[in-house]
Amino acid sequence: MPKEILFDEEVVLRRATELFWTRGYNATSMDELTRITGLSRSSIYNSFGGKHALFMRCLRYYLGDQQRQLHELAGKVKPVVPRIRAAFQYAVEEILADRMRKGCMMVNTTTEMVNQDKDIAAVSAENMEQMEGIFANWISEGQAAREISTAFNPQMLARHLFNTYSGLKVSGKTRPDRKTLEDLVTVALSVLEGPGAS
Amino acid sequence: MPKEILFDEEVVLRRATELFWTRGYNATSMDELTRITGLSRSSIYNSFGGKHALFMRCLRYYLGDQQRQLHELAGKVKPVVPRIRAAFQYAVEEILADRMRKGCMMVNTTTEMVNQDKDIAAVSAENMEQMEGIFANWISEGQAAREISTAFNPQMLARHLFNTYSGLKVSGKTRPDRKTLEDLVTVALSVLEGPGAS
DNA sequence: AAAGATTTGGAATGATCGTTCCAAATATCT
DNA sequence: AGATATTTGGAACGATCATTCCAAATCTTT
Repeated sequence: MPKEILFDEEVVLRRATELFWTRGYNATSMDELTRITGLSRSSIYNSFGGKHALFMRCLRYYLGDQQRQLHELAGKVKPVVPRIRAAFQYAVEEILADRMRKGCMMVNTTTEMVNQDKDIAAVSAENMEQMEGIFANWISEGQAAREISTAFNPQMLARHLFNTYSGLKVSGKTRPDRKTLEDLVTVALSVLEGPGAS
Repeated sequence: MPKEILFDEEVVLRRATELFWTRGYNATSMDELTRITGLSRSSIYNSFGGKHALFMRCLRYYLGDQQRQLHELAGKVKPVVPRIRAAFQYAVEEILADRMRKGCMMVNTTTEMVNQDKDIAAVSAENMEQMEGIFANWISEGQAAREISTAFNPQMLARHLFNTYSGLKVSGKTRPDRKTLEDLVTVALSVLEGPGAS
């Protein structure tokens, strides 16, 4: 048996993330994890430390991906309102394409574990701050450019956007229907228009 | 040993609901259930059928409570916008008072189980329809009374409200902070004002 | 080529899971 | 009063849980 690591960590992480994302933390067993990653129990414990540690790696892997997509979008769509619309539209498309109805791994993890696991609570809080921060920056930008209403300050609007985003992942899990989700996004984003926007 | 049932079903249901609500479905064991309800395993299986069946009873018990509160509010506060505000304010207070950070049992259950359990998926969908229906009725009423903007139809606004409500329960679990939650509610409900409202 | 370090497969471990089973107890019916 | 039906406490069940352990395999170092 080898002394060098034989598997591709990126691939293992991607597959484990998919499983945790689908089933949640508690309903995912080490047995399924070994089956889906192709790794033996020893390798998982040796390389990642255990179920909880592996989960944390997966969660961070997922969040990294998500934030990367958001920043990518910011580079591609410069006007802020269309950019925000695009972000939410992308979320809708993702929900509609998700055959397993996984929803959002961060939302799932938050509702399942936040009151029972300190590490997860910390990541959840950290993610909320980061998302709020990103949205707030976008909104500042948009308000300066007179794209977005100044009726509310960036932080308040950012919180609303984050909340809408979280809700969307829940609503989308219950009823993954284009009309429903686009309706709700349309109304939620209408607060961006109004006094101060041109 | 008795032939008649000795326990108070209402009490048992309330305690079991509290536990499922706190821990979620998978992380709740029959052992904890017996401890918290005071019932033996036999009694639970005999009276409720098993873990899954008991959970479904608890979930319906929870939803019944929630809907009752909403209808109670509708009877107490007649103007629609203040009524909606009161509903969301009540949700905020509930979050802030929740020392166990349980969040919303329906949201928790949806994110944990909807893609793995048909019965739960059905209840989740049913609840979404009912909540949407209640909000839509309120909004129709409010639009007819020129309290609420007619820029969007009742269904669209109702979907937005339900989504905000779901999101609130997630945000509140991550960061149970009054300012954050009230900020987001303020912005979300601002869509009710505008053209058509006086 | 021998020794040491590290990864791997798979068996083994003890704990806990949801569920079943059975005898004891009490109510109801004959 | 005796037979029947139902609930109850608690032991017992097999399955599964996360984790540990060990020997085999292969690499690096001597």
